[in-house]
Amino acid sequence: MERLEPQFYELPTLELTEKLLGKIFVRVLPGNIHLRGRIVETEAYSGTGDEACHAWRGQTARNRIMFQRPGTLYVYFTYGNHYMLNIVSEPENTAGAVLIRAMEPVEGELFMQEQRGTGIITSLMSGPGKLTRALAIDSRSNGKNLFNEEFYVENAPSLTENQIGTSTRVGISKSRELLWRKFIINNPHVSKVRGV
DNA sequence: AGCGTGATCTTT
DNA sequence: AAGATCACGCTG
Repeated sequence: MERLEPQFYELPTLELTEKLLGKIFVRVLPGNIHLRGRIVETEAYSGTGDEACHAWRGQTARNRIMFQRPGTLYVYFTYGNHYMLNIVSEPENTAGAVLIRAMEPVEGELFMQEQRGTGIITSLMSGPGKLTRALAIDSRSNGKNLFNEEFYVENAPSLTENQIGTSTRVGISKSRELLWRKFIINNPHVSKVRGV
């Protein structure tokens, strides 16, 4: 399957959040290790009206990547333990990104199991902190893009509306009302919702 | 239900 | 300089 090209990502964040579902995220590590996962859960973080978005008050040292060209990776560290993987959306100089919250392993499960310290397949990438660990992604990947031989996304058939679920976002305290989380209904790799 | 863990941001 | 917060995962 062909790779998604730069213009695919230059979309309003919420729209990209939905269009990325079902696509195959690929990381190729030295030693020709191919890690592939199907994106099954995403969230939108966008602009100045969304107080949960890192960039809602403007550009800072941490969030500057969110303003860069669409298809750039925004990776940040939180809770003293976890890296979060985002794909930048919107035209350059407009802040927005899609948080990748869960994937279904497609290739490289053995490597992922070693990274995660578990053999339970539905637990390998069923959360945003889990999937960065499974894919060995940390802040060194911040600012890289999806148009090279290390990171890219493969196209896949679009999902139909009745396959996609919508909800509020997980783990935030501001802008709780926005229905900006998208996921594949009945997919066992979608994260368990916290704090219910 | 509680806690570890550290970067970032806000307030003093 | 100090304090609060945090797009989480694990244990119990």
